[in-house]
Amino acid sequence: MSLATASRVLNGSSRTVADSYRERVENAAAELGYTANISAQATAKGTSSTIALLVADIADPYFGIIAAGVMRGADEAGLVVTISVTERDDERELRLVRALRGQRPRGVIFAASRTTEVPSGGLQRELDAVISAGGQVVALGPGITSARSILIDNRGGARALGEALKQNGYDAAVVLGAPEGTYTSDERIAGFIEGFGEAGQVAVLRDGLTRVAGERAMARALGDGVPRGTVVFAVTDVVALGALTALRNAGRAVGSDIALAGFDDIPASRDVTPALTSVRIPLEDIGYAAFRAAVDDEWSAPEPMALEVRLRASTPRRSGG
Amino acid sequence: MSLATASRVLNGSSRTVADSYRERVENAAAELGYTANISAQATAKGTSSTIALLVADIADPYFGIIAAGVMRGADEAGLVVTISVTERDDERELRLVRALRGQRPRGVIFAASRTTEVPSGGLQRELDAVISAGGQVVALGPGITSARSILIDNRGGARALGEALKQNGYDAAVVLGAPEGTYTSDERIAGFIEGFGEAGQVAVLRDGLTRVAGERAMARALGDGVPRGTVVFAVTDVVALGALTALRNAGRAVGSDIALAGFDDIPASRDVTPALTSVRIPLEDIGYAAFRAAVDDEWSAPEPMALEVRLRASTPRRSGG
DNA sequence: TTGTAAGCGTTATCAG
DNA sequence: CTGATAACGCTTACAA
Repeated sequence: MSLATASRVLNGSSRTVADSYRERVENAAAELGYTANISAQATAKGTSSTIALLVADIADPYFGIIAAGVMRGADEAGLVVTISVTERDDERELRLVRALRGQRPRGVIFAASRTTEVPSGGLQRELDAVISAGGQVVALGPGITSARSILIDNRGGARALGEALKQNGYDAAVVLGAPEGTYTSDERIAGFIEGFGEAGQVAVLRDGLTRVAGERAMARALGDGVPRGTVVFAVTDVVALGALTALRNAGRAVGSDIALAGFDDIPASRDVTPALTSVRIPLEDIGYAAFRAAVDDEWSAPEPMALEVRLRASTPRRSGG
Repeated sequence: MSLATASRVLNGSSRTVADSYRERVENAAAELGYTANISAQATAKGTSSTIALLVADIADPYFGIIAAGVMRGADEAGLVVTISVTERDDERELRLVRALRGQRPRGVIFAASRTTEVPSGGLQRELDAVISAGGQVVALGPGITSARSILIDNRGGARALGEALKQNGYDAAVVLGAPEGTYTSDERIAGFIEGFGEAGQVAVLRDGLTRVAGERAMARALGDGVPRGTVVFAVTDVVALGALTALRNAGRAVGSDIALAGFDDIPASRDVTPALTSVRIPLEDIGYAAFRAAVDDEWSAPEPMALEVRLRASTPRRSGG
């Protein structure tokens, strides 16, 4: 029989094939362990079955959980996901996207924390190229206008956290954030200040969004002197974990002496002692939503994902006020 | 000029091209934002530029860090890595490998904790197919004979841990492991018993290798009664973290009352209080080694990776003995 | 060094 | 419903 008929039964073509043929083809395929070559399919169809995911660091559970959500969607849809690591380096990111374009991906998802600024001219050109090749661009957070954006209410979540802490009796705060211009960090800091009180009791320290940066920043703050009863807000749980280490090294008791709160609510934040106050983000759902945005024909921007403050032992209620 | 010359300059062909042509091609490519279609390249060359990585759970930092190592290698070599999640389900794994074969991957890396048993007939057939399509199969741990194996001295590490704990004055232990047949778990349990003493002071409880399984198993053990001064050895840090939760819920003081040790030394184990005793595995290096095994022409099995016991506050030295 | 043309494994169009 | 056959975008002998 002809190649054409075989092809028709093996890929889910709409055309129907007589059962006798269909059966013969299926048996033969099974016997020979035949699997369609997806590269060839891609060249023939002119459209690949790949979703490209960009993360800052795959070893970071924050991105790992998002990736899990993306991959759940891809699995359901029979698509393949390739992952690349930007290391939070814009130039590297640009190179990666250019290389990724060679895959003619169905979609590219930016999960890496990008900066507030619009993409550089170079990046924008690459994104346009992705789109004109038929791919969807998806971003977590705004900033990329040519992308479908999954929005997270960072500001609202941080505001709620600030309010809750204020109500728990705290009146002075140190914020550990990223350098100005990092969108997520900026939003969280702004929201926190709104909620905690514009009175000006808030000192902001800026460093990276990694564990070691958190440790470093906290140590620096301690060097400058942090009075008892202050609450430290790290814009990320990972940063908070670093701060926790610095506080311990300095012999400060977290909770009773200095309070500590993070953001993201990654699993590790529940394991530390005292358990870390944080703001829960539905990361897995976000990954899944990003996948849908990458593949759905019809799509309308969903409501920003709601966040939830989780008060834990690291920020006990202050008796004195 | 001809397509052929263009092709020769764009892909790193060995053939040389006159500089005037080369320049013209490069300029044109840059101007048009042209990027070679790697699917088409793959069909033409008959060999793809993909490495397929299989992990049990990408949200688990253990696998995340391994993935980071694999991706570092792939990045250096200009290869793409696709990740799939087995969820520790053999049937699912089989389906995944079959689907992955369609990519004609240059290599497939099994990082997912596999069982002791040889692969099922079905899986073995798929692996043979991968190999006869020119792909390398790489496995973390033994069991897959047709694969290049990256070996970890789980047994030796666990033995060293057992010895160290014994010397610290412990003489009764509870082990939290996976069901019999899970290779890594079995090795670690056996090693621990060798080191801690064959006297028979060791009770083994078996459940899954997840956090919730650890919590469940520990709760069960506590229900049966665990005397003061016992050390609990969880075959995985993730399991130990679950156990830690159960111990806290039961009001038992970790360290002074019951000691706790894990394995893998994931970052989270240093953040908990008391810090968790564990056995360090160079996960990132292992990922990188797995990548090399997948792509190098010449390869000889390296020495098993050496592990290192990290004694921390969760297993203090017992004064009484 | 460059061009021509065959071929890679599929899919899709268009007649039978 | 089935079968030729021309694409798909690229590589690579083989000639020129």
